[in-house]
Amino acid sequence: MATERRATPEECARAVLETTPLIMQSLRTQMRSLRGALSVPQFRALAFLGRRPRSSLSDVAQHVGTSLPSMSKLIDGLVTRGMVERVPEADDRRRVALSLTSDGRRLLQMVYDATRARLSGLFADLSAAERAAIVDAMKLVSPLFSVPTST
Amino acid sequence: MATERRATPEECARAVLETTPLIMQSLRTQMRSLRGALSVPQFRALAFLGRRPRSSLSDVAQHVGTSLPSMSKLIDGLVTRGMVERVPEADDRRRVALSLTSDGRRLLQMVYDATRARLSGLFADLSAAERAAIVDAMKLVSPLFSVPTST
DNA sequence: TCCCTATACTTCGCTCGGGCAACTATTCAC
DNA sequence: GTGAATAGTTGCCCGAGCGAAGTATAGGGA
Repeated sequence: MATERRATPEECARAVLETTPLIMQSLRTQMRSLRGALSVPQFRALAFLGRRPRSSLSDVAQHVGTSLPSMSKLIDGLVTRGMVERVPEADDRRRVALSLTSDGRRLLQMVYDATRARLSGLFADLSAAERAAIVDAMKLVSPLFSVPTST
Repeated sequence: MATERRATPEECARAVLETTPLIMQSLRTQMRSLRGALSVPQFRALAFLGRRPRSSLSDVAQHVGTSLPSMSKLIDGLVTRGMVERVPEADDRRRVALSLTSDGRRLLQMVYDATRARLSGLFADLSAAERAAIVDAMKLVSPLFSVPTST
């Protein structure tokens, strides 16, 4: 595979530009189809809160890559569904600490498992080496698109 | 890079599940920020019509991966903006042939160039071999998520 | 102390994306 | 020619997303 092939930035951009939306569409419909459906941004917000409980709204918004108002409303929905808790912080009462409820943790796990299972099914047709190539590529790409994630 | 590393379907799924939304977010904001902004689905519809003029609504919807009503409304917007033409077909008057207008072609080209340029900038930091690895990975992944594209 | 700015979020108004259900128009099959 | 299938559109609803404006709290001078 890597017999010193080369690719220009443009080729690379073209490949990513064509493929990424394809994958996203699949992820979106997959997550929608589950009972207890989640949108992709909702899933990402839950996943972030799973990793970093007591995050501020700003942190979540920055990580997911949306504006503050958008994230505020997204969290509204999750709070209404009982998946997320808003807890005002004592030392700085402007801030709100967001955390998953136990229902939220369960839902996240369920959607994560189901989605991963379905994707795994697709990747099962590839060889282990091909899958490794994909994992490696993702590891190359990720940092290019990650938000600084200060803190 | 490919010294016979291996990866399970689950690892692969996990990598794709984490990375893809990250890229999409970037693509979306990029396309939104241009004058003559496009959403990603709008862009994909235009790109498809650029490759296959006189397509039916169903074909576009299937390719982009949305329902018929969604695509109908998306096309509405593009028609209103003068980027796409609806031409009823003579032999089967239920069908509508969709094509780009010259404005549509220009807009598509502009957005495509701008987006590719921006992505290229990101990928410029990688080595040519790394970029080739990404291109290869995309070629592996694409067919797994592509819609049959009958016809 | 009082005021003034900055920060953290929320609310408002709006547009687009997306799906389901129901409808119209046309074609096809018998 | 009537009934079923096909191609699209419309209505209704919800969620995503932004900018602008509003609220509440914190911090920094004079």
